[in-house]
Amino acid sequence: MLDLKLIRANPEKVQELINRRHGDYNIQPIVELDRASRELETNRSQLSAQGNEIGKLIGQKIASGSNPQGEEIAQLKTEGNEIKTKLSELEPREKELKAEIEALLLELPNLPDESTPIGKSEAENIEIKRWGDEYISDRQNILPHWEIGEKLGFLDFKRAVKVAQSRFVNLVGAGAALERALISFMLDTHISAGYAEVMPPILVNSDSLQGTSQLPKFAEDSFKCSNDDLWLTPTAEVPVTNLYRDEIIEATELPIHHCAYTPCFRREAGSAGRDTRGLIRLHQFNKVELVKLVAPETSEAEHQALLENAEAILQALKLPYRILELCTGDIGFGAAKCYDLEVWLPSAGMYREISSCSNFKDFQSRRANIRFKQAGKKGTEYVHTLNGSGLAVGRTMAAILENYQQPNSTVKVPDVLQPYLKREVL
RNA sequence: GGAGAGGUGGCCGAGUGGUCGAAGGCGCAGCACUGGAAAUGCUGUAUGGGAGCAAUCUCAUCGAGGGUUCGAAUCCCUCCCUCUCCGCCA
Repeated sequence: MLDLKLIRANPEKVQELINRRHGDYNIQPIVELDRASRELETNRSQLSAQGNEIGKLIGQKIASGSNPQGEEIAQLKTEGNEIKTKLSELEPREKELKAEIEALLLELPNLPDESTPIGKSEAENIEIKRWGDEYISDRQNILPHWEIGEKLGFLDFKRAVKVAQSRFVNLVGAGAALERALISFMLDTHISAGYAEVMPPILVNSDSLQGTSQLPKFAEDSFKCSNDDLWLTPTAEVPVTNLYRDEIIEATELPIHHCAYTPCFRREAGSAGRDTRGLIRLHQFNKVELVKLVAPETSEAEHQALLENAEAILQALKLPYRILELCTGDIGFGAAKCYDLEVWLPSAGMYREISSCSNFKDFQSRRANIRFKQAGKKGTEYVHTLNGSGLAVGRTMAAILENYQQPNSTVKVPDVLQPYLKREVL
C-alpha cells in the first residue's frame, strides 16, 4: 500500500512513477477523497471534543452535588443529545470516505524503484548476467523432462489427473526422492547462509493475503476453502511475511531472515493452454522460499544478497541460468524492484523462470502493519520486506531431468545431491 | 462439537458507568548519589489520525465489530482467540 501522506504531498511524482508500470492507474480520486475526508475529520473531531466536554461537565456537577434529575443536568443532556445527532450524520460519512480511500489504495500497485528500468513489457527486461554456459550440453535430442520423467517412472501425470485435475503430478520412487532431496539441499544451504527455517501454515486467511497483496486484486488466482475464511497459500511469502503482521519489532531483532519449504497452490487462471505439459505450470508445486524483514536503509544490499543466495543453489547444481532485471512494465504488483532467475531448459532451447527475487520496500509492511522501533527513538517505522524463491522445486527437477540427461536416457545425479539420494544415476 | 473461565499498555496486574489512555509493580531511558558499580531516590516512558511554522491542541484505540447512555475498559448483542474439563481424532 502506498503512503497516503506521500500521495498528498507529492501527487505528480507518485502519478509519474506509477505510470511507468503496465496498466492504467489514476491517483486523482484518492487525492480528492482524502481532501474531503480530512475536512470532515477536522469538523467531526471538534464536535466530538465538545461532546466530551459536556460529558465531563455532567460528571463533575453530579460529583459535586448537583441533582442528577435536576434542571441543570437535563439542560446539559439536551445539548449532548444535539451534538450526538450531528455526529451521527458526520461519523458514517467519514467512515465511508476512509473505507473508500482504503479500498482504492489497496488496488494501487507499488511505485517502481527509481533504478528499475523503464519498459512496457517483458520484452524490455534487461539481462544482467549469464552463468554456466560451459554446462550447456551440445547434445541433440534431449528429451523434454516430462518424457524422460515418465520413461523412468518418476512422473505420473495420468493418475494425478484422475485423483485431482489436470496440472497435477504424482511423483513416484526416485522422482519423489529427488524432490525431497532438492528441498533438503536447498534448506540446508540457506540455513548455512543464516536463514532461520520455518514451516508455517499453508492455509492462510484473507487478512494475510491482503497483507502481502494477493488480495483484493488477485482473488481468482488462489484456491479458497468454501466453508472458512481460509485459502491455500500461493507462496510461502504469504504465511512467512504475515508471521509478523501487526507487530512492532525491536530494531535490534532486524534483519529477520527466514527460509521455508511449503507446497504452493495456484489456480493459474488466465494461463489456460500455456505450459500444459510437464512440471512447469502446476496447480500444486513445492517451493523453498526466502523471506526477509529488514531496516529500510539496508534493503538494497539485502536484496542483492538474497539474489546471491538463490543463485547459489543453481550454481551448486551446475544449472546454467541468467538473471533478468525486470522492467517497470513487468514487475509484480507489490514489487519496487525485481530480479528473475531463469534456468536453461535444453529441450525447449530457452531459459525458464525458476526464481523471482523482489524488494517490496514498505509496500507490504504498510498493508500488513509490520513496524520496527528503535530504542530511545520516538515512533515507529515500517520494515522493508523482501522475498525470493530459492528455488521452485518442480522447475529445478525439470531442469535436472534435462540438463543431466545422458545419451542412454538415464539422469546423472548432481554432485551436491548425491549425499541426499545416495546414488549417482537415476 | 458440548460445558465453564477469560482476553486491559513492552510484560505482570488493578479497575463493573463519570474528570480513565487507564492505579501499582516489573522492565527500559535520563538525572542525582558513587572513585566506579550495585542498592537507593527523582523524572520520564503506548500507537495511529487530524489541525498548526512551532510550542501545542484535539480525536480514536482496554481482542474485533455493533448497540444502550450526556458519558462505556466497565452494561447488552454478534464474532474471533486463549485456557480448563468432556467428546472426537492424525
